[in-house]
Amino acid sequence: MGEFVEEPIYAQLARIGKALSSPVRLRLLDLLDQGERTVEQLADEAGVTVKNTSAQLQQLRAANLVASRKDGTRVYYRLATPEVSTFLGHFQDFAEDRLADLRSAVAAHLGDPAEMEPVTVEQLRERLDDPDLVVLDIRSPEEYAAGHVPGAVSLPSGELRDKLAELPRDAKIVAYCQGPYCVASPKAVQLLRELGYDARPLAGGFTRWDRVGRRASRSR
Amino acid sequence: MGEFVEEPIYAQLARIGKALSSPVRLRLLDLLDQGERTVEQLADEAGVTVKNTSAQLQQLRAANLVASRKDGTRVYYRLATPEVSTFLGHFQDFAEDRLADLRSAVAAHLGDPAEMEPVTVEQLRERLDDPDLVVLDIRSPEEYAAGHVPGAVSLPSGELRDKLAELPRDAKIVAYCQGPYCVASPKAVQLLRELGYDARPLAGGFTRWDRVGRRASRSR
DNA sequence: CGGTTGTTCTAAAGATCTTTGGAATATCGG
DNA sequence: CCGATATTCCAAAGATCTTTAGAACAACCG
Repeated sequence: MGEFVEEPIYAQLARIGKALSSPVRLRLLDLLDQGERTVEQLADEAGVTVKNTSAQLQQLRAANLVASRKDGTRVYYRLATPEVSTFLGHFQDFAEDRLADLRSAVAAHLGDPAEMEPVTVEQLRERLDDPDLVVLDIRSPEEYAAGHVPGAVSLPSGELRDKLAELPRDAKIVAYCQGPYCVASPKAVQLLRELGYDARPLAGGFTRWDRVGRRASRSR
Repeated sequence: MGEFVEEPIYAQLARIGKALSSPVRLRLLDLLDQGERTVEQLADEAGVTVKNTSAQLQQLRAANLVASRKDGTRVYYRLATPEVSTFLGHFQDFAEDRLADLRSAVAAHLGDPAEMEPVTVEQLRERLDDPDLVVLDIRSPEEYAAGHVPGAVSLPSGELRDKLAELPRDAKIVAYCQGPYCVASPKAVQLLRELGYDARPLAGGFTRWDRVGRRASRSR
């Protein structure tokens, strides 16, 4: 440990950057942000092999982002300090911000996204038990299975047209996909509106829902 | 542009992480954080070829971190938005925080770093024109050439013992190296103290000096 | 217009990172 | 102590990224 303490500064920064440069590691960090897990649990939830998970965790440990404790035959990993969690929030917010620029280019094809009157996470929460409200999850069944807004109906974008008939005419629809820059839900909203439905997208997508939810449950 | 808007979320985050995973790109971002530059200037200051600089800039542009404008035959690059600058600050602070953990392990070999009574950047500034003060730059000549504390004497760690004779016995010495987790300056301070000098390290090293200085000049 | 300069594009070589298979380690339960 | 389980270590194959060389572009200058 510590052999690289004398490295040039940018190499040291790059070490942290590298840790954040792999989708698998980011997934693992996100899971660990939700709480301590064993290697096997992480592998399972992230959808990669145990060996690979272990290898990636070694890298995260080398960057000092995670820590572990051993209990019997299992090893439990967690984020090294609360600062890591805070930074991950900054990082994700920043990534969203950067990608939002790209999204605005996409939005030009769809018209102004503000015209869709997106519903905020807070607004959705308050209306969650309104019986006329239908929440559509426009993501893959896998993503849905991994976590979704309570009461949401899974409806992968490819199946939207087929399953339209099942929607009550007078339903108030809120559709979401993964992130704020995902275009599946705005597209769905556009289609639904053309067909006369009262449909709106969820601002920030599932990512924001999830983040807001986690913050709330942590501060309790 | 925008073909990857439907990519899985972690791949999108990884795109930003990748941009931060190369020492060259981090150097370029840091230079751009100081102001607009042409490709050639950047190549020069970062110490890499123009072609490579251009290639790396394309990647930074793909991650939406930098923007450019063309003026005659030159292309001027800059950070895409102020948010990028803010985030780079977070990123560097976070990296320091993480690497400080490693440093504390190193510090165990050197004794408690707090015992060395590090001088803060602010304190050093105020004392900069004290004639009894000697500021030692314990980095490579190249790093010194790229920028140093005004009035500092370049003294690479290998030459410390040889050049000791040149130091006035009653000098008040402040030594610094690159970052807060660099151990060259604490080592030098330890040696100097053993020899009876009044020596202290600079808290945060040159990195912090530089960052504080840039913030100040920007807010003016 | 033709030469020059600054930059980018394309392709390929070199370097690094990711992932996997097989063996090793450590702990628990019998 | 032996077998089973969870994880890590090691080494190699596969994938990706970085860097360079050479050609192409584009804007200026004479």
